[in-house]
Amino acid sequence: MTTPQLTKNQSLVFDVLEKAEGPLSAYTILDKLRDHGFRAPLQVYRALEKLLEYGVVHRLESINSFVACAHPGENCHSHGIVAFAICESCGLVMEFHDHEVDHRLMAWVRGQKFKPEKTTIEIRGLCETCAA
Amino acid sequence: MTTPQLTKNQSLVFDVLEKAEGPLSAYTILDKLRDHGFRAPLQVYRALEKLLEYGVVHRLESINSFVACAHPGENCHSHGIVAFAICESCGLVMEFHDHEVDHRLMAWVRGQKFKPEKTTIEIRGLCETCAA
DNA sequence: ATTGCACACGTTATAGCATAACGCAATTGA
DNA sequence: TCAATTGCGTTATGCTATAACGTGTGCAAT
Ligand SMILES: [Zn+2]
Ligand SMILES: [Zn+2]
Ligand SMILES: [Zn+2]
Ligand SMILES: [Zn+2]
Repeated sequence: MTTPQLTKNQSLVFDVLEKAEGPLSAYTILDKLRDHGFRAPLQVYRALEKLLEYGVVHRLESINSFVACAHPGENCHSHGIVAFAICESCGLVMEFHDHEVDHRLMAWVRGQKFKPEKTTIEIRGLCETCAA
Repeated sequence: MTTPQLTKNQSLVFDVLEKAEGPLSAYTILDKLRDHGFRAPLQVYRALEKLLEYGVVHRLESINSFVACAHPGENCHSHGIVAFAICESCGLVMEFHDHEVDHRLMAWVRGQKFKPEKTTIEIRGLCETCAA
């Protein structure tokens, strides 16, 4: 799927996420955009919904937050399962893909005749800097 | 870690989860325990906190819900990373472990000098019955 | 026995995350 | 022109989780 031209609100939300140091909650995004006219959570959630659909933003389920995709240009959806390592101290997020992990998980679901729709892999811990 | 004797509230919460067909939210558990004197969310969350610590209950991050561990008796914490397949139609949860997946993920974090604390793997989709 | 501590518990209030439901305006394409 | 779609704004509401305070009980050190 190709990414269509972003609307004004979508661009604003995406820019905030891209410039952020780490993952942001929807309400944090809202606060950062009040000067641009944002007043209600739905303005953020509606933009996020589209950005997630386009694959340019990811949702971190374990911390109820959102990050810009680390692979601008490419279509992240086509790389298989996306995995994240999230530093609980500084908020650093590392995004990666591992085809062998994908393969193992998909082999398992095939064995169960389970039909996967969306897979979450999130490793919370401490990044190299924070663990030192 | 061995599981200590559960307190009254912990037992009530655990029993509700064990008898449930699928994962339950904290507030659903609360509702099911009103007849037993539960009045406030904290009574549930405090019990869940301990049950999670003992490893007899798991939290499904992607759906803000809780399930009893599928491996009664054993200590689930010692089996490495726990993975879940969650049917979005009927709520069925399948819990499994895959050492090869663990190995790949841990190899990756080692390469990044990332120190993992807690890893989430959750596959949402449709179970065999619901997909048919 | 008294003191001090740890722990479970109860209650009220509050914080944080997400969506429902309504209406309006601009766009598009029959 | 008309209908359908999409984005947007607003208000209200619902769901998820924790803060802060106080109570009572059991148990160990003094
Ligand atoms: Zn990505
Ligand atoms: Zn860090
Ligand atoms: Zn388990
Ligand atoms: Zn099902």
